[in-house]
Amino acid sequence: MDTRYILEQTSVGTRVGGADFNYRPGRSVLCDTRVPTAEKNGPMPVYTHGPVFYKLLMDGGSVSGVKGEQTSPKGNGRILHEMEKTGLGEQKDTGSSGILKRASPTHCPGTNGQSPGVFMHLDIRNPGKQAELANNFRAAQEWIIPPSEIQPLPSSHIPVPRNRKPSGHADKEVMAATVLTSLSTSPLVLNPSCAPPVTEPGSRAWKDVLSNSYSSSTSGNWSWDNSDQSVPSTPSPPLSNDTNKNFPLLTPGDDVNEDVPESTHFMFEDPIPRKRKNSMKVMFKCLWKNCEKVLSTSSGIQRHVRTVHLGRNTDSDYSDGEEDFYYSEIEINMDSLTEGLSSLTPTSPTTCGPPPVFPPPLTAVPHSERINMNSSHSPTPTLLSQSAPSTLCHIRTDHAYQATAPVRIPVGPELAGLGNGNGTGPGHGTGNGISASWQSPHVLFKGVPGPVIQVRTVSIGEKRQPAAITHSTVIKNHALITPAPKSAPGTRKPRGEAKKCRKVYGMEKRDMWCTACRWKKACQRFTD
DNA sequence: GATGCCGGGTG
DNA sequence: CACCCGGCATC
Repeated sequence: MDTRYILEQTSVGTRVGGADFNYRPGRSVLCDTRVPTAEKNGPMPVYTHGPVFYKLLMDGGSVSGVKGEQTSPKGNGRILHEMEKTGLGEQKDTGSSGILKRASPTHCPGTNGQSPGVFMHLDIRNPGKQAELANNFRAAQEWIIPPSEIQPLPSSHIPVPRNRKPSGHADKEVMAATVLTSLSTSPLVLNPSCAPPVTEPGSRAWKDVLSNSYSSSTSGNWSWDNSDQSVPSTPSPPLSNDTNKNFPLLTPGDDVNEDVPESTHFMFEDPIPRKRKNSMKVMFKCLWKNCEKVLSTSSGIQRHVRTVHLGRNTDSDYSDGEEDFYYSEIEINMDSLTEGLSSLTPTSPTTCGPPPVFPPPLTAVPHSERINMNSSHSPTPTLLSQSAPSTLCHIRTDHAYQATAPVRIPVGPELAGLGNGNGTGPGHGTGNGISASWQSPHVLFKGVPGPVIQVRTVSIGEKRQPAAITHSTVIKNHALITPAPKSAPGTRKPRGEAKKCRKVYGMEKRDMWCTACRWKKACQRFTD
């Protein structure tokens, strides 16, 4: 598999993008090199790390050297800016650096039925990465294009035709589009109360939105699932995965066999569905029973499920989507993992909204110390949720086998009595600990603000639960945490001495019974 | 077996 | 929440 192959196979117009921080010919740049098959067979690979690699492909499969404003004479196709003129692409956002960015994948020609191409437009604004980028880009150029064809670049990145001069107007357009997009999808706006306390909520929210939008593209390693194309109207800034650099347990690149079992012990959730800081890492957790495999890529987890649990052919890329049922998308706060693994709590006590339903652990946990289960409440679909027919509240409640591992929360002895209920029982409580276990089918998000325990199970094309069950779920969790001894011997209320309505009135005069007696409840008339 | 009532389902 | 009932413990 090499670029030539792609060039020959790809009949698309210009393509810019594809992130690969560890470019290995024949291996990575998965986006580009595997586009034809990836589109047919399955989700796009997830890019997690590394520098960004740019490549221009021309219609007809010829290579367009990156030559500034000129298209390659060999290329019989058009490059992106020309596509814009024709209205094919909506990738209008070209920053001052001339870098194409944030184009909606849903508008890629591949989804328009014109070609199997997939576009990923990256905006690399990070100056630190630019140099790296430039190097990688040049390297890529040398690899693809004969050096003789390489001309000095007006930009160290992707050269952009001069007729697309980076006007401030364009920037504003980009800005506006970004803001609008974020506003229309961002839970920060929809759920302002969940936003972190700021001195200037409004402006801060906007900044957040913007920084999110840009940082996500700045990371240069976002990805989106192939199935995402099923939702053409949700161009959402992808989650930034650049934090995986900080994640000691993970390694970038192909992580099919990447296993982070330990991390699953700290997977708790966050009501904030959207990554607000770059410490969040999207992970994919296998929900197969007794399998806590956590991978950083959807393709990896899908392959894991497909091969390990479903017994599918390892080599086959074919996927009927069944594996989507067996993993969930989670967000992990890298800070929490690195700061202190010893202290853990299902939810952060400092999250906005009411406190968690269960008593907070005695060990204080930093605000950031949590693992954010991506909120299904979020209208901003994460990578996989974009594939959902609706972007809202996709929660799986079936498939009990998807239960995540129970989590035991150690508490102090002073809390031990909580499990005894109201004293209706002999107090078979939970001893010195509160055992809290929740399962993904039960764990739902809570309504608007408030701590949320969420597991958004990633599923494609699956029926999902609307977002109504939240509260009861929390209550359910509470019940799980403080289980009342279920009708243990002696817990039943002893029969009263007084005659009840039944005895008094008899079956014939049942209408004279108290309602409780009628409903076979404890008699209310002749109480003991 | 009769009685009391808990737990759960239904509308 | 009212209504209803299965099922269990107790008498």
